[in-house]
Amino acid sequence: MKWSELSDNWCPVARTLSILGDRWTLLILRDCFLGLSRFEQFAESSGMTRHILADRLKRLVEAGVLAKQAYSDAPKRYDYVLTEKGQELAPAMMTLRDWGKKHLPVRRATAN
Amino acid sequence: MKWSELSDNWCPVARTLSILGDRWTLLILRDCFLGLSRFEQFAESSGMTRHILADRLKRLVEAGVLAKQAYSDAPKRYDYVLTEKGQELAPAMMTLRDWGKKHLPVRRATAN
DNA sequence: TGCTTAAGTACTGTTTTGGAACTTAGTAGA
DNA sequence: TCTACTAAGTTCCAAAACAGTACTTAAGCA
Repeated sequence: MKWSELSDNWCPVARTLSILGDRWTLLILRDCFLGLSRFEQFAESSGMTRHILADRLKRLVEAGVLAKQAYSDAPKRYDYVLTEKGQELAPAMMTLRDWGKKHLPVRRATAN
Repeated sequence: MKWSELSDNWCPVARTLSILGDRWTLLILRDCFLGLSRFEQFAESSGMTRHILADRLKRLVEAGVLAKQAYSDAPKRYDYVLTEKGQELAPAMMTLRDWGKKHLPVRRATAN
């Protein structure tokens, strides 16, 4: 089954995953919940490549999870902010965080 | 950043995603919570290809989220069952389900 | 004019995934 | 005995996604 076919699955978990279920999307949302809102911030924080980031931001905006808010007109620049729909993912984010805290201790203090 | 480097990230959400954050893993876990436990059941339910399924099951077992329980010795056959660690993902699963129910209505009643 | 910042795009090569067929080990039936 | 069947994977190849780096655009600044 193709990933894209999941958006109309009977199961609400599957439909949610059709938006959030890839490697990077939830990491972007984590950054949003931490208060980040700009392209360069996401790029630096998550370490993902710029072109995947651009793609994921676009999808999240299309899905109505994030919204673009212009903060500069001269060169068009946008903040990416959580919509209400996006805000409601907070409980999910917290359950994932708590599970990670409890079950996945950091093995090495600093990155390899 | 490589996906595999995420397992030692400072952020517990990132560490959780290093295990669950791919396209199919949470779908397997959903099936576990629905009571499925065998390879063929997962394959049919999720529609994923068999070799990705085999890979994900192996990873989940290595991560301690699922455990293999032999139900047949003659040809070695196993049930994949949630460990306690896996059981504790139930709240996360439910928050994702609830979000999907609320925000992602099915557009077509039957699959394409 | 040239340097910097923010936000992307483009190009190229490596990984991962999707789809289908094949394998293995045992069981059941003709 | 030969054949088909079941469960659980494996193997192969082509297609898609990804990582890394360089490039672009549009403005501000020295």
